[in-house]
Amino acid sequence: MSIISAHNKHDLTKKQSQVIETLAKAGRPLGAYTILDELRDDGFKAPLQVYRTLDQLISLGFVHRLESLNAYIVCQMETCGSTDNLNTSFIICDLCGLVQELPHTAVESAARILLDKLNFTPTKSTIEIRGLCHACQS
Amino acid sequence: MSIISAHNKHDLTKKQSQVIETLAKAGRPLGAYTILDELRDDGFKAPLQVYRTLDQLISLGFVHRLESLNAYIVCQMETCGSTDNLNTSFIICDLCGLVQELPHTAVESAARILLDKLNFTPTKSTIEIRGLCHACQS
DNA sequence: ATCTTTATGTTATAACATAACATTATAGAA
DNA sequence: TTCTATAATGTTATGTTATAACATAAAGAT
Repeated sequence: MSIISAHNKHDLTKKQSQVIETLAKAGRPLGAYTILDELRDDGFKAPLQVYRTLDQLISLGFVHRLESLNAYIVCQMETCGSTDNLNTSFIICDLCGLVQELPHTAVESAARILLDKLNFTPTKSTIEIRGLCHACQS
Repeated sequence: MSIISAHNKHDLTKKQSQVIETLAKAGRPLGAYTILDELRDDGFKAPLQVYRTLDQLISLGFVHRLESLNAYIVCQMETCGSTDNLNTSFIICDLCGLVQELPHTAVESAARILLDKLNFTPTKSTIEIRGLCHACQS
């Protein structure tokens, strides 16, 4: 698979398309076993098939894992499919379940100052901010 | 339990002391089942006893959960025991396992600007930066 | 003392993830 | 084309993390 195709949704395998479509249709984070249930009649028979496909989609930059939820969600950014998106930031509403991916430039640059001081080379950063979204604050 | 005692390690229950001592002795994050194994001969018989004690210690601000590791670590900050430490930031070395808690003021203030824009009220933020620590970069 | 509430104990099970090995597909060399 | 090596996928079993549900005991109020 070329670098170009790796950034192109059209070159996804059937399983990859199935998983990403399931996630996109849900519009919210799904657990691996939920995805498996959705796709049991369409060729998925074991958890590992889902986990492997998710890993591939994560590597391709189309899907992110939410560590604090043990769940997976489609990338919401313009740059979706970029393989250097090792930094993901989310706000997660604990009431309605809304998950919104954040442009992380500001937060990231603040973090970088700290990391430089500590001589720490980041490979993947996870920022998950739980709370109440605008709509749920009433 | 008064507000003062909640901030004072001396008022921990026996189980709380046992768990926090186990974590402190380890000097690294431990999973709940590892803690259980350590304390099996000292009154802990089931996972739930560990999870409940961990939850208490987390509420008291003495222990943090590392979401990306499914593991727990003692608070490393001066303000350890503060019950308003809902924001935790860590660097985690993927090679040697070092975990260092960060003062998160800079990162947090950057995040706050974004959150204000989005009208999102954070209740708990998780920042976990994986990578290579100073010692492991050679 | 009795009742109520809260905490803790205990068993069972749910939810999440990977090890280990078999099979199939794919790409390159002869 | 056929062989071989490598990588990808299928499948079974199991490991790991976490909680539900209910029983028992402890602490406080009247």
